[in-house]
Amino acid sequence: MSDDAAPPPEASPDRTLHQRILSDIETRIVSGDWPPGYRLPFEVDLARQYGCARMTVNKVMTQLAKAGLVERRRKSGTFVAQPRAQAAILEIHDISREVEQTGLPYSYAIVAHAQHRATAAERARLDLDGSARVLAVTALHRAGPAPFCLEERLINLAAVPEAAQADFSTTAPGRWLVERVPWSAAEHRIHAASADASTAARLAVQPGTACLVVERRTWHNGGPITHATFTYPGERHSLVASFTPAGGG
Amino acid sequence: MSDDAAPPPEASPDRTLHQRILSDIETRIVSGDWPPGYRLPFEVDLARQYGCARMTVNKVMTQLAKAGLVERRRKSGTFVAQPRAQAAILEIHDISREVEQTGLPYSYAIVAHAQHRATAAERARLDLDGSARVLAVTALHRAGPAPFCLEERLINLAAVPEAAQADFSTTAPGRWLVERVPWSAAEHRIHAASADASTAARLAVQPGTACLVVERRTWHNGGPITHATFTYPGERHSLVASFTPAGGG
DNA sequence: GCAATTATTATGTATATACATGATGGCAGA
DNA sequence: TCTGCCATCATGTATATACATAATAATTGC
Repeated sequence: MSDDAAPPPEASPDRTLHQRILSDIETRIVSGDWPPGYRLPFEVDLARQYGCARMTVNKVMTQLAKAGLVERRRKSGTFVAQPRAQAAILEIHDISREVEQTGLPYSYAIVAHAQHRATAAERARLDLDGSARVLAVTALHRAGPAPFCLEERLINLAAVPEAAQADFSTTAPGRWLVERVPWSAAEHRIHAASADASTAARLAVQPGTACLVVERRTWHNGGPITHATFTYPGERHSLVASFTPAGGG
Repeated sequence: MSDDAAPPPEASPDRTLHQRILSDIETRIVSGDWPPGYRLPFEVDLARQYGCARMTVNKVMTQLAKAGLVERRRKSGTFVAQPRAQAAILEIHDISREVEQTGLPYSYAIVAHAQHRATAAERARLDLDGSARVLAVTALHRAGPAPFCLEERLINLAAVPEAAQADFSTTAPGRWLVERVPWSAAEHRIHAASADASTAARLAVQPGTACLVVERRTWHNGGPITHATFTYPGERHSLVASFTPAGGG
């Protein structure tokens, strides 16, 4: 544990001072050089060591604290935080982009398209009460000739009335919505499920095949916008969530 | 679209100016009031409108840009970003905590525990080359009497030699590692799989049952530390990833 | 009329300064 | 000895200022 951390001998190549200090401290923490609970040097001391103003160090500390790497207490100082829940970042892409990354051509087709008053099950999925009208769209996304993903989407027509007139034969409902409707919060729920008969038929797999299911719910100012269920057949598909301490800075 | 955004009439209750400006702008963006591509007022103008220094506005913009809500171009100004990949945050907790949230008592048992030279498959899982020694541990986590999750873990003994002597009968290997070994990067891979005969037997489900599988790989300074496969039986389990624009600031 | 140069502009980084805030510790008084 | 007040210290927020940088606009030179 190098207590009196001197600024690295090498001159910085092209990074800003902020970045250099950030990655320095981050390195010392993730390397275990500064273990959880360790009190790091005071801001003024770090500033002197780096030959910079306290403000510069302060901004770095603010960022590290927001990333959860350190904990700050007034008068006491700044401490390396105890490792808690790992907050991994899960990048959720457009399906067409997902498909194109496999190298195969992307296509999709509408399987079903109807609007009606929401059933009890649909109200539960959309987090709605009362009797609102919804638009239900089922679409099959393909990678080359093979089914890639089945999308079952529910759109709250009270929140997005113009969806009733939308033409989803050329633009997928997901893309149509993201380009048009603002949203302020989203939640994704990921689980495994066995394909039932109709899902299996549409995805061209044996009934009972294990599928990865991603449910996405989107809100805007408290009101529900849409709920989509994406069913990926088989064991090929995987989501990737990665993690790096303070975001690279 | 309110072009000349005046500062809200109400006096701020208890929030800092930084927070107020941040949430103001965030609200205007997620509400669609300022649509993608819209150029927001210059920093100096916003500063005048809020009656503060440019630095204050600048810091807010830096944060919004890092969150991906705006895009900044020198000389041109700051623009509302096109919505791209949604980076949802997936909180990965300790399994004992996951179980305790269900209200059932947590317990676990070691099913297998062996150390040997890594096989080709194990080298692939751990991202190792050459012939390194590994520790293979299989543990069953239970919620009440029922199996909750099967953990199949591989530890790189070159990176963590003290794991060879560790007693995993009282502390689960995941907890043991997190308390002892620093790591600087992690990757999670999530997919669905049908339970094979031995997995099904251990999890007390029918063979072929759809399971959610989370693979976690951890590195430290470029070297692999551990690889763990968590198999959750059936359709009950789900991971939740949530998203809010700029983290509330 | 077109390319090269220069000026302007808005963001980007860093500084020095000021005062607020909230623990902590010590000191005084009963 | 215990309580309450106050000085101190380290972080927290904000300011005014300065100069760097990059992209656009204007102007010059040929």
